[in-house]
Formats: sequence, structure tokens, C-alpha cells
Amino acid sequence: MSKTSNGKSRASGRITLAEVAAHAGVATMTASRAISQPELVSPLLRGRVERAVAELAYVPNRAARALASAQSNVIVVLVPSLSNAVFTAVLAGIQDALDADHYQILIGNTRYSDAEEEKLLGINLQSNPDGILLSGLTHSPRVRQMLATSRVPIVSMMDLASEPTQLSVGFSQQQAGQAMTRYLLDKGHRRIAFLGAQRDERTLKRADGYRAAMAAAGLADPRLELMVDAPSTIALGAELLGRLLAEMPDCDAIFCCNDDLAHGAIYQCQRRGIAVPQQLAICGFNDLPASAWMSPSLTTIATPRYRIGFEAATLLRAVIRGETPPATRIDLGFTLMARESA
Amino acid sequence: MSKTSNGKSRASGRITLAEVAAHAGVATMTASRAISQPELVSPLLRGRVERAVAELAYVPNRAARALASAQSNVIVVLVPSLSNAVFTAVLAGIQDALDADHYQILIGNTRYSDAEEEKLLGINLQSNPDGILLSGLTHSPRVRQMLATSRVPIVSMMDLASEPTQLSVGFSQQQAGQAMTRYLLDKGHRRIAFLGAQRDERTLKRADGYRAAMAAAGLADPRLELMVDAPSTIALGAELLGRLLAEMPDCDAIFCCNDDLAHGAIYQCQRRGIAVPQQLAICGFNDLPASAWMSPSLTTIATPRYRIGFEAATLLRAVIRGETPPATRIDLGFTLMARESA
DNA sequence: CTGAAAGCGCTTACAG
DNA sequence: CTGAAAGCGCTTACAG
Repeated sequence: MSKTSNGKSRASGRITLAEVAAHAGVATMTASRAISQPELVSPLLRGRVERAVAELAYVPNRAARALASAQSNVIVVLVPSLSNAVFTAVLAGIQDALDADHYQILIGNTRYSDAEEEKLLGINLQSNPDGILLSGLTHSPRVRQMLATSRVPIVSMMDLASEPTQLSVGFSQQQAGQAMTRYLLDKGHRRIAFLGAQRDERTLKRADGYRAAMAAAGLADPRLELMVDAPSTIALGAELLGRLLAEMPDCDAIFCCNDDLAHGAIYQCQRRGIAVPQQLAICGFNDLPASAWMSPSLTTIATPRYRIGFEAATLLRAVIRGETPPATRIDLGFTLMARESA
Repeated sequence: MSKTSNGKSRASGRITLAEVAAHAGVATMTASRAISQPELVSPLLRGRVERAVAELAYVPNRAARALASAQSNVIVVLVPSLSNAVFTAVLAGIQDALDADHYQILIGNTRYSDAEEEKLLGINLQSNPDGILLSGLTHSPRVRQMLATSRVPIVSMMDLASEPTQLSVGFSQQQAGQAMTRYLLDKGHRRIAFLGAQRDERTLKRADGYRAAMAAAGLADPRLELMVDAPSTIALGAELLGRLLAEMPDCDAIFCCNDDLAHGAIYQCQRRGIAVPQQLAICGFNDLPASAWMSPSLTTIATPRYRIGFEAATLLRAVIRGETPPATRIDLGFTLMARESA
């Protein structure tokens, strides 16, 4: 509107704070304060500025603010998947924890790829984030180096760090895997198979727990483990069940590394007329919504994913504010949901 | 490192382009060019700059670049949900379409709330985005006003705009609802119920299609429609099935506005011993992964959600570049998947 | 409580 | 092909 830039200017054409100030008849500084720290401005001038903002439909330029103030109010979140309900729940928790704050949340989907994580981190570091929320404890050397040189506060989500200096919120994936295996052992199963996909950090740790429990019971048998690189899907669960039974027909229970695989395995049993749990016990991990409702309902581990996001964001915010957090390692635990399938 | 800022400076403490340039023994400008437009710089200087960048672990400041160049390279995406697999697929399509580009994708989750959409749009408009990807065609007056004054290119996803000036990528939700209802009618069903949740734009349009088909068959009956505000979940589908059968025991088929509801309805039938489709036909909408695998497999509408994201992002990119798109309205259609449940 | 000046870290014209 | 100057739109000290 009105007299904006003259001639060969590089101006964006949008309303600036200076124009708002001129319109309100105050200095740019005063307009800035009336917006950012209104309590420091007299009601009279504040009102004039507010009116000018509304009349001109002023939208602050975030880049200019970030540059001038040397702080971005950005929090970066890196998750390995958006199609996995576990991580969308984590994101919901983060969103809720930060809702009242002024932070802009930058979501990056690494697709379980180190290369993608490096790329996304590099791009997002350019936004000079106030903090970073990371999934998992294991990262590539390049990622670790980028994080170290950036000196940005980091909270790791999902699992618990061994080093107490590292901030982490989650639960022991290994112990959860062990607990589920012990449950099956206690039920009298002996030939318990482990079905894994994606080979991501959490799957590997759950497999560790499975192995520990089987070894402790003197029942370890590597042939009972079926692990693939492909992403977890219902279709893969159905397929892996077939492969497992073909190779290990004497197996009497299956621990699937997540519910998707377990759902697929159960559906496949239904199609083949295999009674679950009578002929074959099946359990999963995560307790997705369908697990409680399907028939047979799925025995699984309920994971506090929403709370992981919420508590991790809360912890990160505290650290950003310079507060000393009460704990650097927040164990949110897990719950074994014993249902019909095992 | 070395001699950074002196005294009371407001510097961020991070390595700047000027330091990289000094380290390489070139002007700041040349360093800038060596990074942004390397082909314009001699191999000798380019090499020196590249080495300096690596040695100092230089990370460009995005805010400064955005401010100086008056372009953000940001694309904002607003979706109503992240827990709904439909929208995470849309996001995956967008990500893939824009992967080779330099865009930063800002994801906003409006949670099916107009207020939240206004808030997110306001915040994200501060980043001066090059373009915006919106879900749906219906928005609050404030949102429409904000979009209009921003003059940022917009592509609407999911449904098709009636005005050809408005860029849209999707399919007719109304026609899809109609097609599914006709399918049930053709199968001989007469008392076909409609189960809806969330009351979002798409649910309402599918209901419109249902009503049109029922009216055309002379079988319309408002009591067959059960619509609630709550978000769609499997649990809600199970609950609504109970309510529907209590009120309309003569209903012989159910069209659920999405697969989540349909899954819940089917699971509930299994628990109650109601044979699907013999006693009651059930169909859904979206074709989620479980639908093809569950027993009975779910008759539903497969929606091109990944492609919607991909094509919408491709269209937006073309418009941002100033190209004239071949079409302003991209109809990606839908596919009725006739399976066991109806 | 209010404001003139300087500066954040980059890029855009413009010269050479 | 290279560079000195100015400017993007804000905020931070610093005065008054």
C-alpha cells in the first residue's frame, strides 16, 4: 500500500515494521516493543500500534527477527517415519507440550536412513534451532559431529541413554523385548520365534532382549530368528509368517517386533485356518489401536509414545531456558497387555 | 574459532560467511557465489572456499539468506491430522516430489480445527513461504483473508475446486461417496446406513454422495444416517455399529465414511457373531493397508493420496517458478475395491 | 516510557 | 571472473 519502496529497491513488497510505525506515528523501536513486549509501552502508543498492525495486516518477517535477535525459536524434530503411528503419537505429544510456547516445530522424516538424517540435519541446522529432538541413540559419525559442533541442546527419544550426560526420554527397548519373551516362556512356550523388520535400532534391541530371555531359559536357537531389512507392514507380517512356518514348523509362539507384523501374521493364520493362540501364539509390540479390537485381540507391549514426545519436549524446553532438569534420563516404562492372541 | 567478535557484539558466535571468506583469502561475495553459484567462480577460488567451508564446518544462516534474498525457499503444508494414514501418505508424496529441490517443507497439523489452522497459518506466513499446500477447499473467513493478502501461491489438496482459477489436486469426494452407495444398491441392499465421524469436509461430501444415490433410488431415509463429531477411530466404529443396530435393526448394509470406522464395525460384528457380509454388508473408504488383509477383507474406495501429494507439490512448484501449469484442476480419480465385506 | 543508531549475516545490483 | 557498498527487516544495547 501507500508509498512503499522507490525504484530499484530489493524490498519484498510486504508491509514492514517501519511502515506500521509510521502509520501509528511512533518510532520503529516502539512498534517493535509494542508487539514483542507490550507491557513496556504506554497504553496509548500500544493501542495506536495495535491498530496500525490490524489496519495494514502486518505480518512480521521471521527471518529478520531471527537474524536480529540471534535466536530462531525453532525446535527441530527428526523422526524415522511418519507412516508409523508410533512416531505420529510422539509428534502429537511434542506439539501439545510446546503448544503454549512460541516455538516453531520443524519436522524432519529421515525414513530410517542415515543419509537422509544427515541431509535433514544439515538443512535444519541452517535454521539455527534452539533445540533438537532426536529419535534413537544411534547416529552416524557425521550426524554426531554435526550435532557436536552445533552445540544445540539435544534430547533423544524412545530409548534410554547409557551415559547420564546425554538427555533421553523413553524406556528400555531391550527390557521390553525380554519381558515379552519371558511372558511367552511362562505360558509354557518353548519354540518361540522372533520376527523382525526394518532392522532399526529399536527392533535390534528388542531382539537382544528376546535372545537374552531365550538364552537364560536355555532355549536359544538362531534359526528361530527371522529378520529382514524391509519396512514393517501388515503384508510383510503375512509373508514372514509363511516363511517362518515353512522353515520352522515346530515353532509354537511368535514374538513380532511390532504390531503391524503381528497383525499380518494373525490375518495370515486366519486365512490358513491356524488357530491363534491354540496352535500358535502371536504377540506384537506397541499396542496400536487395532490390537485391542481385532479377533483374537493382540497380546502386545503398550508403549508410552505420546508421553515420550511430551516429556522430551518439556525437558528440552527446560534446558533451552537454562534450567537444570531434575533428571537427564526419564524412564517412562512399558506395559505388557496380555490379551487373547498369546 | 580464531578472532571472532570483539567485546559487546551481538554476534551469534557461529562461523559466518565473512570468516570463511577471510580464511579462503577472498571477498565475502566471492565466498557467497562459490557456495550458491559455483559455476561463476574460477576453479582455484572455488576450491579455496570449499576447503574453508569444510575446515571451519561452516553452516549458512538461513535467516540471513532469506532476508537478503527476499525469498525463503519454504513451502508450507497444512494437514488436518498426522495420525490419519491418508495425510501421512500425502506428505510422503509431497516430500518425494520436492526432494531434489532446495525447499524446506514446513508441516502444520491443524487437528481438524479452524482456530488451529488460523494460528498455524499466521505463524507460518511469517516465514514468507514461496507456496502453500492446503487440505480441502473449505476454510474460515480469516484463513481466506490471510491467504488473499499474502498473495502466496496455493494448491488445494484432496478435493476438486469448482472455480477453475483455484488450483486443486484430488478427486470428487462426493462422486466417490455416490459410487460406493450405488455399488451397495446394485448388490441388492435397500436399507443402507451411513456412518460418519469428525464431520470434516470430506466426510460431509461423501455423505452428500450417499444421499444423492439413495434419493435417486427412492430409498432415502434420514434415520439411516449416523454422524458424530468425534474423531474417527476403530473404537468409535465399534461403538457406532452398536448404536446403529439398536436404532435401525433392519439395516442391511453400512457405508462407513472411512476405513477406521469400518474396521471397528467389522470387529464388533465378529464379537457379536454377526456374519459379514451375509447378515450385514460393511464397506469403508480409503483402503488402508489392513483392509485388504483382514477377514473378511474390506470393500472400500482406494484413494490416490500419495499421488495427490506428489502432483500437488509438482503443480505448486511449477506455479512458483512462474510456469503456466497445463491444468489448474487435477482429477486423480478413485477406485472401488470390491472385496469380501460387501 | 520513547527513540536514533548500529548491527545481525547474508545477497543484490553495480563496477571493474 | 572478482569485489566494495548498500540493504533486506528486524532487535539490541544505549541514551534521554
